[in-house]
Amino acid sequence: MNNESNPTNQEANRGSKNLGRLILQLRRLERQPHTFGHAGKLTPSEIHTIDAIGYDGAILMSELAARLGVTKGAITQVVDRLEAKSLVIRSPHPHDSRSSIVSLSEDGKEAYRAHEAVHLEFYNQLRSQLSEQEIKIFEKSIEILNNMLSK
Amino acid sequence: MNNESNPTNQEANRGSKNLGRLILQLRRLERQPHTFGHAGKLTPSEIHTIDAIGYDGAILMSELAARLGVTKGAITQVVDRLEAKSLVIRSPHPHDSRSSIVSLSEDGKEAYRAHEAVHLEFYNQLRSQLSEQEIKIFEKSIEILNNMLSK
DNA sequence: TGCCATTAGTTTAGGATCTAAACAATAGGC
DNA sequence: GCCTATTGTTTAGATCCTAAACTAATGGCA
Repeated sequence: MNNESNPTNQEANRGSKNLGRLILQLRRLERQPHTFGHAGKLTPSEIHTIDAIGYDGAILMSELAARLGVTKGAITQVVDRLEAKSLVIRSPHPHDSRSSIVSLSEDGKEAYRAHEAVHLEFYNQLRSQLSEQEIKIFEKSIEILNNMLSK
Repeated sequence: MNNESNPTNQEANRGSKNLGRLILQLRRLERQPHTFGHAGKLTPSEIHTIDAIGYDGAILMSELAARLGVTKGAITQVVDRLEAKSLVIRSPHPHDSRSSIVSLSEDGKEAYRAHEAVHLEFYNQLRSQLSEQEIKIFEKSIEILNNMLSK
């Protein structure tokens, strides 16, 4: 049986292609540095790390690695860079001298806020083009995708 | 006015966060090589390039660069690698000796098919968890996102 | 108490990916 | 024929990541 002759398969094909195009766009976006606050240009890794630490966060290096899905070595390197830019602070763990706790400096918090604002604005721009009900369905789809990809 | 006290903002915030999580997952996925057909492991760039050439495609290097949103130099490098793996073929342009035309070899076509099948299977898995109508809305959302990002 | 496996984080070498800029060669209008 | 634009390549360097070897501290347990 020819795969393209089935109308349901045709539809799946088109949808799959559109999803592919979206991934390409995100790839392009995720390549270039952007300015957030007056912290200067931040690379994608840097801003993702700031985001993962969180505004009020105090997180271990290893937790950060798990959250971002990279090795501890990768975290050491990006946190080194962020510390050199005075965006994050490494503090000693009170009860375990092997650990260090990472948190945002004031400038880091400003970058966090600015990045969050960009995301929110983007998301609101999407929402403005959908009805109440459509947004709910979109969010449900995103959650399904998240579940599918987390396995 | 506090941004978090508004229920509409709260909802946008949660949705925006979920979208952020999806981007993180895609980032992780887009980092590691995968096997398609018996072409051996292909890096993300390699498979994206094969995808952009297309199954029956004959495309100029510069068109490929435009389609993938990278510089011509980047394309030269990845096509060099794909040619060394015998997955693509460079042919001279009949009327313009500056240009070269890139197309898929038989092994390249096999990798293309295998990759396409993975995408389709993934998309069908998503579709199986949504109603007919929900899929339509999801696809509409993806198209809106594509439009927003292409600017 | 002292041993030792586990855990936290760092270092290093190297691979993948990309860009910017300089470059060579051809094309095509005037 | 000249000159500018275009095609593709080369090269150096930045970013981002991994794997593996390493240091140091923890904590269970004999």
